[in-house]
Amino acid sequence: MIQRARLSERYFARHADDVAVSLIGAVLLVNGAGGRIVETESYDPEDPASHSYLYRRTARNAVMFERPGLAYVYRSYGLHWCLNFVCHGGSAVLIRALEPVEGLRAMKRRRETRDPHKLCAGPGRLCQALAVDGSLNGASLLAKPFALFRRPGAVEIAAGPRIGISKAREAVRRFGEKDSPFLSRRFPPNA
DNA sequence: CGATAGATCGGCT
DNA sequence: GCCGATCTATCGC
Repeated sequence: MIQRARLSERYFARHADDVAVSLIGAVLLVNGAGGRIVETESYDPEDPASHSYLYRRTARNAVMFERPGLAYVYRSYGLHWCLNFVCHGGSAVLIRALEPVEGLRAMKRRRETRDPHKLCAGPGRLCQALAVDGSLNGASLLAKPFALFRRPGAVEIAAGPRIGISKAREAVRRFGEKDSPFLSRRFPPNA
């Protein structure tokens, strides 16, 4: 890794849309395995698709209301894990895909895949590759086992509707590195 | 290719 | 009970 500027709590204490955009190209490692974030989605309490909709607190989403810079990890469809970065006031950014850079061997072993394009392309796959599970829910992103580094230079950002949701489908809150082969899905041409 | 079923947990109508 | 911020295998064209 060339750029080693760590992210701070203040980095996360912004509007989730801004955090989601600036995270594209940032480096995420968990116990030394990970790579460049290439796809994110933002959620907040005004958003019908969000677990924090209308500031409704439950045992599952409690971490979203604690403080910026925490990991919110939840179980999806009963079997996958999904990793979010908690932002300001009940908002969060879902980490959907990354470009594998470090710890390839460990990630391939955990995913039982050799294709680097399928290692971390999707929130569930990403968590499996990085060994993220419920035990990391509420953990600080600024300390071990996490390591987060600011994106070194400019990246070309694409935006579009989020994936796999039934509410607020129109909202443009999915962001990614345009044309990256490591996305979970390509962005629709157009906008 | 695209469509679909199934796995399986927590939160809510 | 039912549905979801998912993924994989397995159909059918």
